[in-house]
Amino acid sequence: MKPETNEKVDRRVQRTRQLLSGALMSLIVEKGYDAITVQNIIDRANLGRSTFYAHYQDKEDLLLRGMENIVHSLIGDENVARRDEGDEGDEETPRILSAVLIFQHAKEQHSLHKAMVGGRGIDVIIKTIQTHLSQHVEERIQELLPEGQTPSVPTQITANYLAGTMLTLLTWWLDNNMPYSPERMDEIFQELAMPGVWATIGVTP
Amino acid sequence: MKPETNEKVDRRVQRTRQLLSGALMSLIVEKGYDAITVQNIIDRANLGRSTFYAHYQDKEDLLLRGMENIVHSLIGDENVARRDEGDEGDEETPRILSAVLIFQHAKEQHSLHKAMVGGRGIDVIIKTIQTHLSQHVEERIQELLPEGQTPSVPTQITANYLAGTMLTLLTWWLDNNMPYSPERMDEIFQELAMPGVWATIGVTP
Amino acid sequence: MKPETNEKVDRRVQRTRQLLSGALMSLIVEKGYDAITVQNIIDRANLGRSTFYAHYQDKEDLLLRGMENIVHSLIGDENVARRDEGDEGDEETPRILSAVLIFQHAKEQHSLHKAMVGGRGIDVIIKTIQTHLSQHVEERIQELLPEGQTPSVPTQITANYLAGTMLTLLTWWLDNNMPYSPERMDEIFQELAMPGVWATIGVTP
Amino acid sequence: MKPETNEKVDRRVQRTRQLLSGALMSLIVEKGYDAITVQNIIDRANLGRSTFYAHYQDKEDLLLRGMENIVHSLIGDENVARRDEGDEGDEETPRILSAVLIFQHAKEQHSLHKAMVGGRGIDVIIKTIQTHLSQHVEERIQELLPEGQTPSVPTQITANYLAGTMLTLLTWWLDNNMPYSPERMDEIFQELAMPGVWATIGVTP
DNA sequence: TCCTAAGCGAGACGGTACGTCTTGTCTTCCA
DNA sequence: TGGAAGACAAGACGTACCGTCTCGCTTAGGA
Repeated sequence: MKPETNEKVDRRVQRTRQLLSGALMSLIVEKGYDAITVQNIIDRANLGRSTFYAHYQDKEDLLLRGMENIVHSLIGDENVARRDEGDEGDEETPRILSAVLIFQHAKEQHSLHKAMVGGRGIDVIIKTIQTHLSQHVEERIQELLPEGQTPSVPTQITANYLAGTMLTLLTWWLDNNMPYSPERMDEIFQELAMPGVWATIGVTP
Repeated sequence: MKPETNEKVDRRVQRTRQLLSGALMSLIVEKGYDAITVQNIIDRANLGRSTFYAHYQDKEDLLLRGMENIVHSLIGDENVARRDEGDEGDEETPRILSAVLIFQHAKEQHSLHKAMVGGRGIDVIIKTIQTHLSQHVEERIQELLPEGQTPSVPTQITANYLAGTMLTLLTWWLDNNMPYSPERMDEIFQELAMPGVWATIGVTP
Repeated sequence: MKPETNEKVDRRVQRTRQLLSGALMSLIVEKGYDAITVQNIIDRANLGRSTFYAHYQDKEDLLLRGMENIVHSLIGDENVARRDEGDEGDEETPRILSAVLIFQHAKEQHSLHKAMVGGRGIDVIIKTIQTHLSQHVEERIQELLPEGQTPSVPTQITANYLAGTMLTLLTWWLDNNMPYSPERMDEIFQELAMPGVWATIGVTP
Repeated sequence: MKPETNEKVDRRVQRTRQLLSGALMSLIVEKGYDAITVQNIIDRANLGRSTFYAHYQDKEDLLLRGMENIVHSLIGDENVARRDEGDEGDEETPRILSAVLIFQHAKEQHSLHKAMVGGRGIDVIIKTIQTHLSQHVEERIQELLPEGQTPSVPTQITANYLAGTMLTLLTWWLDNNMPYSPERMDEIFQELAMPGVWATIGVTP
């Protein structure tokens, strides 16, 4: 098979996957993940049953693979925990995890986020985000930790704790129809969750 | 119908429900909630299909109703957030949420707990515990709050945050095969989660 | 137990059976035999489930036992094939089976009859009537048969044929909303069915 | 969808239906229609439950649709009421309904027929045959009826009567283990049932 | 008068079949 | 060859009845 041949094919495959993924997403917003059947998805995508199974193992597979983009765009390095690049010299408040961007993202697509993490959300998604977020946070902590110092609480636990708190607040916020601004939520997050962290890692912000 | 009349019948009904609930619990440990069918349950309980549906709407109904006991025994007033009764006088550290009993309970029945909150646990259960725990914590905070004072973060959020942290730690602990003692976990919980709380409600422990 | 002892009890039993039988009959007219459940019957009769099974084996048992009266009243000797007693001397037309009384009876209680023999009637009932009627007719033929004569068709077949024809006509008549009078139906019956019979038994009416 | 496209598929569907129909027929002979469950049928046919319901509404639907062939082969024009083709010229006995072929057919597959019309047969089947047979007979009578003549008994009744008699005799014959030859049964049928018919339509055979 | 047996209501229970639903596999045809 | 169409096996679902059963209440003689 000539490589050029596969180009077109690949493009077609891409399109099919997009159709399936898009169909799933719109259905999730409409009726919730659990209520969706494979039949629903392929009807919406105008594809055949076998086509679905040619690309994905099952509904969850489609979700997770389609999710990767979103998860990355949500917690990817370019989004989270970035001290504002423009932040000049005296950045008196180092940030381990900046919640504001996450809350903003959630606000923009709140129906999708609500379906996924709010109420009886999709636990696979939550677990995934939790894992990624936790790893990210752990790295950040390691960076901040003064050379040779051992925190009073294992870093892994702290990271888990921060990621968990993040998601707990996000879930509550979406379930209660976003009663505060993303900025305010970030403040709350810093106020509640961080003092304990600074204490355990022996760093004063 | 006079209540005394149904005594024997009630006892029979009780027994049937216990059988069903017990069957479900043992099956959860064995193969996980999702993989269980109603048929599995009634086979294990040695009951008829219609009997199941005479008592419960579906598998989830059975789970939740059977859960109530456990949830209550787990977060009921007699278990949680009780300053040790013997701890008279100098109780210099007021407790909003004592994690130690929860971790102990989890350790005793760790296979059941792991199946329910660890890994890809049963989200309904987690949500339920989260809700109950959160309510409980909110009440405790109200008690501790100095007269006429408004905390810098809404009490509801704080309560939610604490309950969420509790479950995050519990989940991590079970997933990692309980590497620390319940007492140590309680310490960690207090150390990480509480400083932010004391600050926001303006109380120094 | 002395028989007198059970008098009152028997009366109670009688009443119970009447209630059940009556409930069944009214339900048959309303929704047809097949659609009736035991629960329907005992609800209608205001009795308990166990009471039903204390008296009858099942729905069909109740039907058949309750039927005996009706079948007897329908094809019993006092009704069928009786040359009118008042019929004076010159009874030039001997009757093997007079359909008129049957049709009259059916007309009087046509909703019940229709439910039982019309449309998709109750085949048990039809078979029962067929059997009784056939036996009755066979006896009548034997009476009419001249001494020592053998009919060209076995009597049993002829009897069966007449009973079957009777029921065929009755069914058609009820299914078509009784378009002719019972007397006319009797005429038709005699005209269609009897010539063959007279010929085979070698009797001229 | 173009018809040619589905050729192979149609063949598969055909095969499936045949399997189901065959399974039903063999089960009817073995244990009687009423005792058969859908599960029995699909087990016998080695098919899945949903496959059954994809093709037929329920057990009765399968029976009736599978019946159509048999009913047609039984009372179809090529079988019934055909004067023997070789019977040229002096066909002095016109036939409205020739029972001999029906009895022959029944004899060949007597276990199936017995299960279906004998004893407590399948009433749906009997009703169906009765209806088809009756229609067929009515047409034949119309053909034989001299121009402009009105029979003394409505044709519909006569047709019903003949079809009913046919089935009555068939039932009796099967219930009594076919004590006479099909030819003899035909004779009896003609002898008992036809004289009345000739008289009412004013035709002498 | 008390006792005992029976009829009875209530309804839990085990069991079985139903018709529906979804899943994942497979086969066939089309472009 | 990828995709459309859809038949198919498998098996869980929740519902509906069945016939059995256990349990107390009531009632009407006989002790």
